[in-house]
Amino acid sequence: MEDPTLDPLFADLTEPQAEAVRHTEGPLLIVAAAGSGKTRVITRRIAYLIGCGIVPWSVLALTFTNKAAGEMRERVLHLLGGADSRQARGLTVTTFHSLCSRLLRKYADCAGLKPDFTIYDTSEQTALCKKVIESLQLSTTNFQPRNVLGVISNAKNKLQGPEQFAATTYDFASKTIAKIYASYAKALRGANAVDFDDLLLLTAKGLRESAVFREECQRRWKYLLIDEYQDTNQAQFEIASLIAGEGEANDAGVKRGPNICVVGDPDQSIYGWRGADISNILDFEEHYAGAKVILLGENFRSTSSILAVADTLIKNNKKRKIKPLFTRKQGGDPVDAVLCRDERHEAHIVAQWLKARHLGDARSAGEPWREMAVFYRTNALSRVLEETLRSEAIPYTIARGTAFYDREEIKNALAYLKVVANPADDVSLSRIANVPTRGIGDTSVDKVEEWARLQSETLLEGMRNVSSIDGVTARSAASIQRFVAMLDSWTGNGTFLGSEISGSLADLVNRVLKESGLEAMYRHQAHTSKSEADEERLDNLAELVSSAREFELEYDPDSDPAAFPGVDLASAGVLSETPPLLAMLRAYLESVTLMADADTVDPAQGSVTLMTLHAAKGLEFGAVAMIGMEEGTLPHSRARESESELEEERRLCFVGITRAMRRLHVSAAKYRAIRGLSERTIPSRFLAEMPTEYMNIHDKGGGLESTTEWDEMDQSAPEDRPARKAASPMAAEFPVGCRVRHPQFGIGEIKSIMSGAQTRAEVQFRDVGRKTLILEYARLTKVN
DNA sequence: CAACGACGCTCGAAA
DNA sequence: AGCGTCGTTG
Repeated sequence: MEDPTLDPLFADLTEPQAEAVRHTEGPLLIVAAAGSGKTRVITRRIAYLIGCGIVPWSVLALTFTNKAAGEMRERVLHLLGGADSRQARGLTVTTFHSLCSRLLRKYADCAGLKPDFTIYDTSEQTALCKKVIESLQLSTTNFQPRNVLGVISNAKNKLQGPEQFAATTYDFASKTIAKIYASYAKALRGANAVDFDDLLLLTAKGLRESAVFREECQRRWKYLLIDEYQDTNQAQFEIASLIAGEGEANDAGVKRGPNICVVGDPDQSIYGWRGADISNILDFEEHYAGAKVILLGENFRSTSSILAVADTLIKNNKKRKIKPLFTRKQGGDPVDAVLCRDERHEAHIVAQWLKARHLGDARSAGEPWREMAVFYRTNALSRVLEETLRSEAIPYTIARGTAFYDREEIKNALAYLKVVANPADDVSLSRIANVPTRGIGDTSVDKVEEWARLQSETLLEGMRNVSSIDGVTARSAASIQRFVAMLDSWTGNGTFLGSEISGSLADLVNRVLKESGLEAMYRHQAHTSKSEADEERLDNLAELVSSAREFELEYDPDSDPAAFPGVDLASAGVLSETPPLLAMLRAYLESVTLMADADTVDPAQGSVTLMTLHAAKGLEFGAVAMIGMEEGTLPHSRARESESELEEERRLCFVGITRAMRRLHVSAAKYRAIRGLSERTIPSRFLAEMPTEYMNIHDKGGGLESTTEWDEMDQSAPEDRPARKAASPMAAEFPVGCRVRHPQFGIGEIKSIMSGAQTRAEVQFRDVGRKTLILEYARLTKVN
């Protein structure tokens, strides 16, 4: 029955793996333990589907990151016979967010949107939310945009619109948030913008409410595959179910349910905080009656020592579906566990360990730098590590792809482009109105904004009508009119950018940078301030132009999953009117906004990778070091109250451990500086939960007699801890007016005792231009 | 309207 | 320690 030409797809697969590949019809749940060859199974399965004669464009595979999608696509193409991609034409492998964005552009009117909407990132969301709170005459201290957005995001992830959310509120505060939510949603529509959560929410809503939207998707995609299913939220569940539909009866008239294949591991569910609903995977069999379930329990990645540590740890989770995790590999080096003095010491020890692994030893060959990684719970932990690695000349890269696009100069440039792409984008417009300064002050912008709000018009329309707005000086009005004229020169007269510019995106970016005066502004700054950072800004702008050029080279308008084969774009209305350059600009801005941190991890580079535990999911490295294994850091202090959050922290730790193939190093610091203050820590309970027989434990923290068990360490109750006692003793030693010496800043005088803080004082120094600094007592000595 | 400096708040992970 | 905001000054 099986086509012999497909045999290679089954080469070196275990029986459960092969079974998963072979199961093409009807719902399928693959519970894939860490390192169980999940990606291999998924890619072979897609190739097998196509090999069986299923049209590629009826296959939809969804992942969480662009990187995962890219790799999956690549591997499928490879299996189908190399670079010749014709066989896979129309195959959709993408992220949830990208898919939703494209679908919403195509079916914009089904979702109450215009197809040229902008996607707001976190900072734009915050800016808009703040404006909304202010316009409702509420205090942004009582209702902090950050917190309010968190509540709104949770609601959206649960598919609650403003009305549904309002129905769940009883107390005053949440009722007020419901009002903010309603206004915020309205403001987003007014700016022709959506936020990240809207991409999912509005797609789910559109699919549910519009039969056209839903049926076209169902008609196209007959085979659905979802990776990391344990991390899907309710909105994503809804989208998947609606696209999957009911399934069709086969030739024999037997109904099997839809061809939806989900892959995941409940033990690696680490996104509960952003609405991931683990019951999606746990209840899959209930949602899809007759679903086939395949367990992949054999680990092909790690040594048995590493696996034993991971397995013993995760067994401490009470709410857990027990599943086997085993390997045929035996032995392996023990896991190194080190207690360090403080974060600098820890960084040093990790650096030495990385160097030793790089060189290799009698038992094992050296690891190339790119095969090594350091994981941490919070981004703040990376700084000391970076400094140390730099001074030790260890090449490293931080997996924080968004960092580039977070820079002020880049955000300004992108804001200009966003306004070009979507003139209704008020948040971006108000950001750049006076950057560089062109005589449009906050007061004038406020006036125009107020007018626009009252008229339900966009800010740009307000600016056009500035002459009729009271309270704007003639001078400001003239500046605003010049500004509007500049914007019009880029977009205006129906011909997008006229005919002066070729269809090049990079040229467009360049032109906007020059004519807006942004480039000149940063060049001027670089000249006058001559600080390193300012010179870098110009380079970054140049880098932005290159990124646009790069995008342009790879851009393929046909790869849009919403550009359905056979669907005539001209008949789809608005899309046909869009000049190609504008379409490309929008696609570029979209890709920039939907870029994930993990997307920029480039293993081809010869450097150690630094990243958060969350970003590490789905990756593997020869040698892994995990730092900051302390109570309050991992598990994080904010997770302490709830048992379920604690279990999620444990899963996070499990994810980190199971990334390691050959060597693992875990460390804790006895003192760690948090917000600049050094604090005594307690080793993480997760260390105590690891089996010591697979570990090499070193106490390099000093002070304590060497102990071999983690749980014997730091038995001292918090009250007994040395240092940082009450303020009085130190404050008494260094009264106000007392003269002190600091090793770095020289002689100074105590100006004030920091209230609340017990370890710091404000000191004014003579030798440093009478600068006032806040310093720790510990580094001060008294002088007479 | 812009530049500068002091103050105060914050740090949890992300598309 | 780092950033944004507020208040003061030019």
